[in-house]
Amino acid sequence: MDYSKTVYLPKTDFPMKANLSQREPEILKLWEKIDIYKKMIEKNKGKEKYILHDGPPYANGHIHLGTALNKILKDIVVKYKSLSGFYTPFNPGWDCHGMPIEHQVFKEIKKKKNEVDILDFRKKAYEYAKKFKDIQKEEFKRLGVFGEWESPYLTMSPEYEGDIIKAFGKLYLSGYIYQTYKPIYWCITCETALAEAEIEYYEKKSPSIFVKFKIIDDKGKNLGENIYFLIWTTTPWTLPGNTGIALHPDFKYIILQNEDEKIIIAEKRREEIFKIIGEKNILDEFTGKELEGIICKNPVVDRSSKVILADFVSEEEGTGCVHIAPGHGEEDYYVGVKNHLEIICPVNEKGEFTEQVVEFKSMNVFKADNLIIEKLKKEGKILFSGEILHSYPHCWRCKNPVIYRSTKQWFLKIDHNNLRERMLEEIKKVKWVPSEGINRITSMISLRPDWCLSRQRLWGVFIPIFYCQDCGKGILTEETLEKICNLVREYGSDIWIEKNNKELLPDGFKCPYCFGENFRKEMDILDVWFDSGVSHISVLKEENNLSWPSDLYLEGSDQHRGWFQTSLITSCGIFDSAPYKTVLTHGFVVDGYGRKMSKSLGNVITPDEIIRKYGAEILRLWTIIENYQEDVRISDEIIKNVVNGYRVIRNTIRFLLGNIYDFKKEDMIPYDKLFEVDKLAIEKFKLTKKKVREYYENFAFNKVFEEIYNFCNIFLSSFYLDYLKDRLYTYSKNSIERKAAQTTLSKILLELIIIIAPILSFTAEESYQFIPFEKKESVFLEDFPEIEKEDRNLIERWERFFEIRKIVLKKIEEKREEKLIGGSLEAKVIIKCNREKEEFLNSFYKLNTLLIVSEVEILNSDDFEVIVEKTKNKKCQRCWVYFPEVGKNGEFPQLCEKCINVLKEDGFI
RNA sequence: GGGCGCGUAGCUCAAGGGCAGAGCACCGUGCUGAUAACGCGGGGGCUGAUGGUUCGAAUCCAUCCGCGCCCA
Repeated sequence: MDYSKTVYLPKTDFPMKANLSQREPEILKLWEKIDIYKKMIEKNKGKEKYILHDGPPYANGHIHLGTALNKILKDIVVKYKSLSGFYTPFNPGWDCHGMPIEHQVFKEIKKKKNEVDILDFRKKAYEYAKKFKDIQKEEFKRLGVFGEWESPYLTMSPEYEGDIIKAFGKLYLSGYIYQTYKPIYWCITCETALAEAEIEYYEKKSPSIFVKFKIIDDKGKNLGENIYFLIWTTTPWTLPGNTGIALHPDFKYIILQNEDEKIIIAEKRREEIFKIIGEKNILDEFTGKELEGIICKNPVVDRSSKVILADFVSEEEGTGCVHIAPGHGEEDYYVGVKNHLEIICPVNEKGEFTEQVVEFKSMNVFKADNLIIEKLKKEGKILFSGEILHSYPHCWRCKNPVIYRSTKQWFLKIDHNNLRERMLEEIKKVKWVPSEGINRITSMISLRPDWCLSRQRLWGVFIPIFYCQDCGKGILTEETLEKICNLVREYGSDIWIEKNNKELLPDGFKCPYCFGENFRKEMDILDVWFDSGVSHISVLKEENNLSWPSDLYLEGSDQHRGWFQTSLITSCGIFDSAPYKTVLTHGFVVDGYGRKMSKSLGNVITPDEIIRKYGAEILRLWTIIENYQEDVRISDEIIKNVVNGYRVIRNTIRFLLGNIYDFKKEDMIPYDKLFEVDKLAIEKFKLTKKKVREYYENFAFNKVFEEIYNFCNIFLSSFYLDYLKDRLYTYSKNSIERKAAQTTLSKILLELIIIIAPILSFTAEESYQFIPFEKKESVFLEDFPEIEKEDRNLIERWERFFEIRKIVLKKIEEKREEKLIGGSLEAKVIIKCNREKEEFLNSFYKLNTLLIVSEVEILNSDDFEVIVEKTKNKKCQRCWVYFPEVGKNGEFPQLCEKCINVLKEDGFI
């Protein structure tokens, strides 16, 4: 008789091979069919809410590993919270306006900003954003991410645009918004402002001149007559805009005697200057701080130039005295504002000097360079002039050198109404994960300048301000705001272009300052960061079943500067408190060597590649196996590791499923009647569940997996399941041995599937569907297992057993190496030990089966020793255990007594 | 150049002044009733580098190197 037909081997259709790339789409179909997201949410309707507010990815291009990582982490949180009983609606969104899309559309239509019809262009931009929103939506769904995919929020939807305008209006009316000059990159060929992304750096030949600024008021320092600060510049045309000279407060400055005049430079620059003018006598020295406030004369135009202090002044080049033209440079601008210098920009949009520079009026600034140098030379105000080859910003479109030019811009004042201090207070109330995040955001908020809100672009929401043609003032009132908001909510922000002033303004509107009736619309749009910065206002509303503030923002750590900050500004400005209770950040995806992914390095891996080759589940697991709070590496080797981890879990589940194929809820054995080792499994699993829950709560998802993995691998696979095979396979079908084992396995299986579901969503669902007993429609309608107190005493008692087991295993391995035995069932274990230990060992039921050996003999001895021999018993052909009685039964000489009884009981014989 | 962070075995991560540890991979081996599975055993480290504090440093301090994010 073939006894293998009489043992109860595992039986399940749940395949060992995952074949995820094919199987996942089927599971997605199932989820779609049963509308699982909606059911998962509905299950907890009315219970406490947990709102994760989705930071909108930019609707441009396909998702990359970073976006995938971000959404997967969010999905894990949402699913965990939902399984834990919270009402967790997740409303994803997209950031739709802004430069990159505008850039792409210009590329596609091969036109420049001033060559297009605005409305027509905006339509194209809309379509572009919509297209990629739809693409990304499908890509996110493919990752197994649950959410309200059919009604996401879009920053370009009319309702959202209306909210943007309303938020801007509220801030304006509260006094946060003002207008002033600010330098920006400007292309004089294309006559347009350029964003950082539109700048390309090339080598350019520029003049290099050392210019003397005569002191006209030394503020009582008695420096003497005919004394000059020497500055160095490569842009002579910015000299008419000069209003200051910056010195480093701590550097040493010296006064040199140069023929009949005196020159001030930094001491460290002495050698370099001597190379030009020869060695000179040093008359005196000062620190930069001591020279602050001195007034010089601008060498080109009739204006004064004030000596100020700045930390950015370098001793590495130039003279240590830095020419400051606040209208022509960003650094110059900030230091100029700080020191109350006049911000002058005597250059028009064509790059020509205005009438502010009479002498060079209407002349191109680059052409004026030489004339300015000539003039300075003629007047003896230049010490040296030459040329220099350096990296200089150029326009991405026309490839010409760009200039810095100041234009009027709208700003949000960070210090209005103590906004900065209020934000810093709010930051302290927020939980930052990891905790270092608080330092980062704090220092950024402490130092950040006012927010420049205006952009001279086409694809965005227009700043809802009118200018009075009579008095020139900017106008925004409660009434104008309300009318525009309503119009935009209904028709979208195109309305600003489509309708004339009369239609956009309330009936009979007059300028509140001068009662004028002629107006001009502001044509600048809002910074795209303002769009997303008000998402908490537009999205977290009762009508969307959401609530404000959110429980969690979860984004890459770069958002400390971006969205976390812009959201905080609008939120504190309007509601006086933060829009989030917790902020979780993750690192960036880098390659196996820790380098960022870039086309030029050729190390880019896409989510699609991983999904096609391994499945989205592997991507999900990769996300959390790595410590996402730091940079997250990905490489073939790492993915191989992830796949390995996945297989272990999948196989454990398969084994569990296979061994409960004939188990029904009514077969359940009460806890008290279980074998002690079964209780151990349950108690150990309680501990695992407790830790897993704690790890989920702390967003330590890699530890969640590690804990589950170790439970499956180190406890279940290595010990419990291996041991249980005998009970499951060889005992009578309905014996207490089998049913107790199945009771334990069923409980562990179901809960195991639930606790991995937030991470391994596909596999959890797939295996859940194979559970043979009564269950719900989907694993996501289950509840996260309750935490129960584990039986410490039981677990500790068994720890001692495992210590002895380890020694036994080692001894068995030694005998195996000696080729004395093969399988452990061939072994007889003799344990020599004292009375106490003997008693302890004897307290374990069927000790030999727990060690998976055929015989255990315990002998009394003062010394502890484990001896392994080959058993002299004969092997039962059914259960493979070696028993002394095998061969003694005339009818069944190949079997042990137990197996003969089982065969009878179960009707095989 | 500045701010924040990271660097421990081939890989993923522990240990946070007191013997550098786990899982995977690798090697060896057993089983053939989890079989592209499972069990058992083993080797593997100048803790990025240098210097300092200390009886003692992966751990604290300084400098440097490499990498990432943000800014200039």
